[in-house]
Amino acid sequence: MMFPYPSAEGLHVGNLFAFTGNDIYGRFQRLQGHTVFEPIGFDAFGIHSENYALKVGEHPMRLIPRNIANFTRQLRRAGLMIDWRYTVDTTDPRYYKWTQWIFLQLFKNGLAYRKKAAVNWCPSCKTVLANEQVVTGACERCGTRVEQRYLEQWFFRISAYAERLLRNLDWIDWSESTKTAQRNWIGRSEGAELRFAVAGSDGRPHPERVITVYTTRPDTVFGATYMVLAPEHPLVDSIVSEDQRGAVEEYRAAAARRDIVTRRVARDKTGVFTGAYAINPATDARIPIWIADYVLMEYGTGAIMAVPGHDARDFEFARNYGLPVLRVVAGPGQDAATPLIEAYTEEDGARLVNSGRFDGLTVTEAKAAITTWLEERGLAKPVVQYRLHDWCISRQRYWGPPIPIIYCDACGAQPVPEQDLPVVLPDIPDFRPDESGLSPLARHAEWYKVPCPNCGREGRRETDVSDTFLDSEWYFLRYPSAHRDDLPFDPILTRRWLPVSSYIGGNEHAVLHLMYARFITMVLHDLGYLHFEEPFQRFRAHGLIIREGAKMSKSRGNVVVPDEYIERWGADSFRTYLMFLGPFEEGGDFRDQSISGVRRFLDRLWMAVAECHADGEPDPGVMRKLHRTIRKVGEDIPRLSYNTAIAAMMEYVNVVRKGERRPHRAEVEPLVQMVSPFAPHLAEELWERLGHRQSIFDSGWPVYDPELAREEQVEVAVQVNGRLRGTVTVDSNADEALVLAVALSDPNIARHVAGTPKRVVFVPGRLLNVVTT
RNA sequence: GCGGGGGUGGCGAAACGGUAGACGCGGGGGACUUAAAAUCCCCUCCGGGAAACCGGGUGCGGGUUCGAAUCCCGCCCCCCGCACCA
Repeated sequence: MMFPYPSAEGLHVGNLFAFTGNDIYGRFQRLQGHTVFEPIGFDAFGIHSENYALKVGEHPMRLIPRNIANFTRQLRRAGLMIDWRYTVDTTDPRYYKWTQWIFLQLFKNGLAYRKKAAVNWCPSCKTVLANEQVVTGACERCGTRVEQRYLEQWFFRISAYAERLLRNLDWIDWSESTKTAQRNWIGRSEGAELRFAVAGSDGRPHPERVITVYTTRPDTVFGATYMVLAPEHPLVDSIVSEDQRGAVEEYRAAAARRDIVTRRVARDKTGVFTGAYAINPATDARIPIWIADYVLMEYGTGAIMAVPGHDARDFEFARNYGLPVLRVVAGPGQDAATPLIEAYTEEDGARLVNSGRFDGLTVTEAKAAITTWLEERGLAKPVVQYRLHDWCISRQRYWGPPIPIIYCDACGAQPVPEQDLPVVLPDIPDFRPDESGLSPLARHAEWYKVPCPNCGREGRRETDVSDTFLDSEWYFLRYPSAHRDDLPFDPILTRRWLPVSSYIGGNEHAVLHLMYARFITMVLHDLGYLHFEEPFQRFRAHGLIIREGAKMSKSRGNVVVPDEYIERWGADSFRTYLMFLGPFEEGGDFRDQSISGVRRFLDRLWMAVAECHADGEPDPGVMRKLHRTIRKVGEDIPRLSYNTAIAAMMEYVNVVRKGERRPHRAEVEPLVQMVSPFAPHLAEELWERLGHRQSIFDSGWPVYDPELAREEQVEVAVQVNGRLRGTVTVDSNADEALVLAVALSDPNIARHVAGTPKRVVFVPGRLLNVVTT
């Protein structure tokens, strides 16, 4: 189970939906004879908790234990098969000691580094946000518009793992939608870096000044009629002409002020000419160099060759500024002279034109040919780019594990020696962030002033804490070893229990949590700590629960509070209803009225057991239905098709207790076992009442007899020319001739057949189609 | 704009290319009861018909097939991500 963030509001029904789904799977596996370890923990550090603490004016160190106690109480009521001896709490120094240890492992292996970077700054939360925490230019938490600031930050080099993170997606057993989201996030693209010389004052190539661009369309280089640099590009200063300097400075200042919101909303392409020119390496033409904020410093090289004929953005920009548009690719029915009224970006079926000796090549051929041609002259090299950027883990906040680094004027950034871990987060009364852009810890010299571990002279602790995501990227590794203070994870226990065999969670974590967890696991694997490199063998994303057709939210006041429902209906009814309201992987609509149906089902089950007898033999027809039900439920649960499994059991209980019928004990016992993963309390009680001494969860899963599960008599649909004209009931292994004979003896069917059948389609046990036309 | 998931009765939803609507909610009728609740039984896609049956029906328009909710092509709408990524 993805461990929850213990909010002050208490357990959310969405949490319980996910947990119950995984619990059923776990209990089912246990009934199948497997040893199942179902742990849970609390993801209690981070900005959620801290902001809430600030709002209510209570220190998180006091607040969080209360929330955890409340969550624990709620989780216990939900009847989850959790081993409470092995919980983790990310805010416990015995836990974050190892979070800091992981940071040190990355640091020592060159995977954690510091750089000054433009970061998203939320003026309300007064902190840096990860790109992922910026939702359409606004802070994910408070909705405030995000600004840019430049700060020294710690980064994890996840980009070094891009290719592996992508490749492994081909074999891990995850929801396809999640894999796709990760592929898109990694954003691999193949292209080339091309070198454009800047033209000197004499118009000839400048001997040193070169602009490198990244492009996925090297085939269009003959159509590059201008270049664009990102406003922040370092080369701008050295190439800008005197008469354009003023305009360029003005534009750059405006771009720097411009936050992400306006940059995104105002999609109109603006820019300014630098007064400088570059040489197109393919045509030797002199082309103007512009700066524009539609080119991003963060991607590629921060510079592009603009091909307005074949790129929509370049086209729009060229039109705005009257720059030349040249066709170098022609699609079917087009030629070199076909005018361009918009950018032609299709690649399939298109061929090159206006490209010298490359004319006539397909786009694919030309990409390779032109890259090679330029490469021979040292002007190009093939490059693979990723959108995945390094993970910024620094947070200028209080409520997180301090980053275990000590700065020394003489020795630089020094890791805290492992034996000195944990670096304990001090209990300071004023944990409010301020405008300084520094963590509240930076106000506490008594905490940060420490000797340099290397030279012993005065040093200063890193006062930033790490991203709460880091806490949650390894917690599953900690569970089996949660009782060990001398190791992050015991090798024997790790080998026994990990990787996680079944992981279930929301798709909102499809990229962040699941990507970072894979990265951390790969790193620990490479460092020899783990025997596997993928943390979750199987991952399934569960669906979203809505309420009476609308999204649940506090402002709407339609949030389902699990306590109230458990109080009224019981945990088992609540669990079973959550699983019944829709397909687990799609979610569904929580309707108060509908719980009663599930409750009635469980009541009928109760009555069936209460009234059952052991006289004589069970009813053969009921037993056949039972074996079919065992088969169906046993097939549905591993597929997480819980709603149909429950429907099958409802159907069966309706057969068993049809009317006032008193069922035979043999008819109900396996049903109790089948229900137990869904309604564990009830099932355990009924099992005891049936005279068993052991827990029902040690009783094993009922086994169906394939012979009994087979239907003796089946109803076969009879179609004439594809239209249903009746049904016939025959022995389940009846052949085509027999079914046809029986069918034709039905007057209504015979009436429709009229002439001689031209053809007969027969699906044994299901359908007969007589074709006469 | 790109990616993912959807669109089926009054509602939540079922349906290896093979009887569309299982199961459940709601609704209608009945049994039990002095009565109500609870429980149990029957009915419940639409139109025609006394019935047997007949016709229509899975967002829209085409196609493939003996047969399409399901596969293919072209649209429309909803939800969730991502978003100037060169």
